[in-house]
Amino acid sequence: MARAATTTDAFNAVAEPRRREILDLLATGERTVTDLVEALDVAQPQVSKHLKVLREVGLVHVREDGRHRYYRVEAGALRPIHDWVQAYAALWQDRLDALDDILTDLKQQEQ
Amino acid sequence: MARAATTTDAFNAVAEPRRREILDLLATGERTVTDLVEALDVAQPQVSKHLKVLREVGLVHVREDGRHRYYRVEAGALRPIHDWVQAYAALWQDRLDALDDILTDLKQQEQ
DNA sequence: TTGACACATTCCCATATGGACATGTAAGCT
DNA sequence: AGCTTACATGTCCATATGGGAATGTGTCAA
Repeated sequence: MARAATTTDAFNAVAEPRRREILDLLATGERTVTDLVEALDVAQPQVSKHLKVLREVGLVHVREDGRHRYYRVEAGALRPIHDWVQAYAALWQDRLDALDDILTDLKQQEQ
Repeated sequence: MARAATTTDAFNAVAEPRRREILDLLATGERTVTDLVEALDVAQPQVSKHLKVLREVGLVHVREDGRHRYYRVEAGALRPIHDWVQAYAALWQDRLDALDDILTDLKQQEQ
């Protein structure tokens, strides 16, 4: 088997930097494809393809108006990633706490 | 160009489900390769390859002891993902707040 | 109707993938 | 020394990728 399709889930879709850039741009509000093309300095077909991937995993929604398509973020689709990574936050938090303890000990030794 | 290498960054490395499983197993503590092979029911070479990817992006560390290699998670390498996705949590949080408002309104209408 | 515009889709291609399988390497045991 | 265990690495292959370029489709304007 080859690598899982980018449209498999949010994890795979978001692995591509340009798609994260697109989401970041959409985070502030609706944008048309042309808006994104100008902001990203990427060819239009590429942007449309990335948007298709994001659509298929539910990370963006489209509103059609004439010949314009207004894309917006569907942030909820990022929850699986958020939830998964959240569990690990405790681990590096623990390490910071441990570091605090070490620093506290050092201060006491200085005195 | 093709898809970015899985070893490019944590985003790409973690897009693979089995690698997330491996990290989940390591989250509770050190494990040898054989431990992981048994727990995952995956062939040993595949596990070693996944571990190599995780090593190259700094998601795991190895401690060598004789012919055993003890792998452990390096949770801090997940911070870029955590930080990026964290910004979007506010968005779906807003939507939940909006939902709360709607539910509150509905309750008032019932009364 | 014709043309310009806003997007989507298709084709081509170099490249990396993950699984299956075989092989290499170092450590421990007898 | 020989055998086994614990891993790593290499080979083969079907498959999906992202970029470039060309083309298709629907909408608005003159």
